[in-house]
Amino acid sequence: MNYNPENPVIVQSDMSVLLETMGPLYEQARDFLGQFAELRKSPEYLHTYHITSLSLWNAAAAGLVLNDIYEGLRKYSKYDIPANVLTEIRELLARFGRVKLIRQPDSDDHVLQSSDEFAIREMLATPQVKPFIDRQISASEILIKPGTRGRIKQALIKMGYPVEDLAGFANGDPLPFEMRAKTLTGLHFALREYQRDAADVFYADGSSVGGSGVLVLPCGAGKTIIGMACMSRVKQHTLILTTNITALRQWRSELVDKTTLTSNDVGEYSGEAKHVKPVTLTTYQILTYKRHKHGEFLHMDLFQKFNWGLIVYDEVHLLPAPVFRAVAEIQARRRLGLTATLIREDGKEDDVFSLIGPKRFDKPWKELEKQGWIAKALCMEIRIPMAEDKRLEYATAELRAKYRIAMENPVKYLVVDRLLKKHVNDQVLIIGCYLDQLDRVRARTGAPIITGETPNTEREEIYTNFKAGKIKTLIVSKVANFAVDLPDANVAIQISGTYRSRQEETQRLGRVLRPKPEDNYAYFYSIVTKDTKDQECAKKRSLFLTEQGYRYKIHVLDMDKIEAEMFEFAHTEEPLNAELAQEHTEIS
DNA sequence: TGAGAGGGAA
DNA sequence: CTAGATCCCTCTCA
Repeated sequence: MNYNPENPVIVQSDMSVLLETMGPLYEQARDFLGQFAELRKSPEYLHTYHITSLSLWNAAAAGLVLNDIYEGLRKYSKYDIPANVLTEIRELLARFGRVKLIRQPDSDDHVLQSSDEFAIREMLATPQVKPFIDRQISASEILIKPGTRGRIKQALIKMGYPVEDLAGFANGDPLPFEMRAKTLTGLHFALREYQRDAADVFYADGSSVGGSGVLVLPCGAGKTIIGMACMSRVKQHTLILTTNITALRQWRSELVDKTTLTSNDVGEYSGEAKHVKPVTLTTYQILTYKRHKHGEFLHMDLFQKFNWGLIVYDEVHLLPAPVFRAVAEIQARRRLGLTATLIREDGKEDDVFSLIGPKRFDKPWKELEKQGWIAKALCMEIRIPMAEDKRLEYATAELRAKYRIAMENPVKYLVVDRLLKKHVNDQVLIIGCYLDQLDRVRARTGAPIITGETPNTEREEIYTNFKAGKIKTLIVSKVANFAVDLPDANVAIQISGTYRSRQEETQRLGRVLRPKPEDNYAYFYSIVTKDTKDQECAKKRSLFLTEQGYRYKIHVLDMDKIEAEMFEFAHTEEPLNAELAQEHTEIS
């Protein structure tokens, strides 16, 4: 029995992995585990990861091999690794590529191929797969029925065979164009190294290996740019799906600015305009639009009616479930998914894997931070108490009401006041999810507020003033989760949030990540009511960012001392910044 | 023709 | 889990 007390990792036989956060090897081990395991819990001292089949398959698709995992686990483990875990990892990992889908030369026949006789027999015998099978054509080959390429992959991943799809792609109508070296607005333009790498991996020189899959990049890494780079390799008619119209318009102006495509080549297909051009931008929502609840999708034929050579899924983790059905029908089209996270709140990650493709490329947030492409974010969770009367209200409230009482704790306003004093020279966003609460903040601070109701003209005016520094503080509701044109700030203060949305926290942090001209620091504060549902939610929301290496400094304020502490908090020279900066040097 | 309000959906 | 934001369509009014 080996025992290395210095090592931070404990591998358990149920495929969970514990990681101690306080030792010197924490960061290395975290980055290692992040490649093939999923962070589930992150209390201060001991994080819990799970090694799942999907996390292993995505890792395999992105190039991680068994030996890397074995060696890493041995290197960081405190104890011997349970034998069953090693076996399980080996077998799961080997399942990626065990079954391949290929196209017979000179025909349109699609064939599942495996040298594993057991896999072939299992596929033939499984009821969920049978309907898509034409017949077995040899000991190692199964002919599938025409048009079932997508659906059979969906069925097979559910039985543990993540098919490696090598059947290649149909070409769409050609569209010759290039990225510009000088943008339309006259700026020098070149892809960053990682952006080029990502596009290279996706395109893979036009082989059947490339042309489908997901690129995972942090907020602010230039996913649109990478998308354009991929398009400029494929050079065919392209359909781009976005989550909202602002994103759509942003894609459009970026395309016209940074490629040789003109506004004539790029069309908008939305509620407002139905223009189909060689490059067409559309929204997920119009595709899922039905006139009646049980009616037909009215615009889903956009996929099939035109000869697209590439379909780009922006924010692919938000792709609506009904769209998967259409995507399953068009597996011969090249497809690119772009996202900051593979996590879906609905758990349909395996459909993304089967129908868009596995992860081909990712870039850890901390790596971009080191290279200076995104700001160094100093995160702090400020835990505050509730006043006596609120505590009583909370204690006796129904579960549902508890969330709101805790999140709307009025003590938060005091903390906001003090943080604003501290950051009086900074551009600050105050972000929350309850309109009442945000309106209170507005009344106290006089800062302008943007909610879903704010008309576009008013938004633009506020954005302009905020960018120019005429407005220093801006209050935003959940629009912060969607509005891609929201200006950057260097401080974000989160005062409430959705139950456990890891995406939301990620978006919100993204708001302050654009590189800063001077010291390149950004500040992210999360104010939570301690020992309540609020604190629980905050923890869950922060999971993804913790996985990416952001460590929240915890600052606890006690009720009996709160006024004194608050005073000190506000008046000491640089207590918060110094403390955060120190923490930061410790972890980077 | 376009803006704006309102309803429904997910 | 709501609450909130968004988008789509249709209808009305100039």
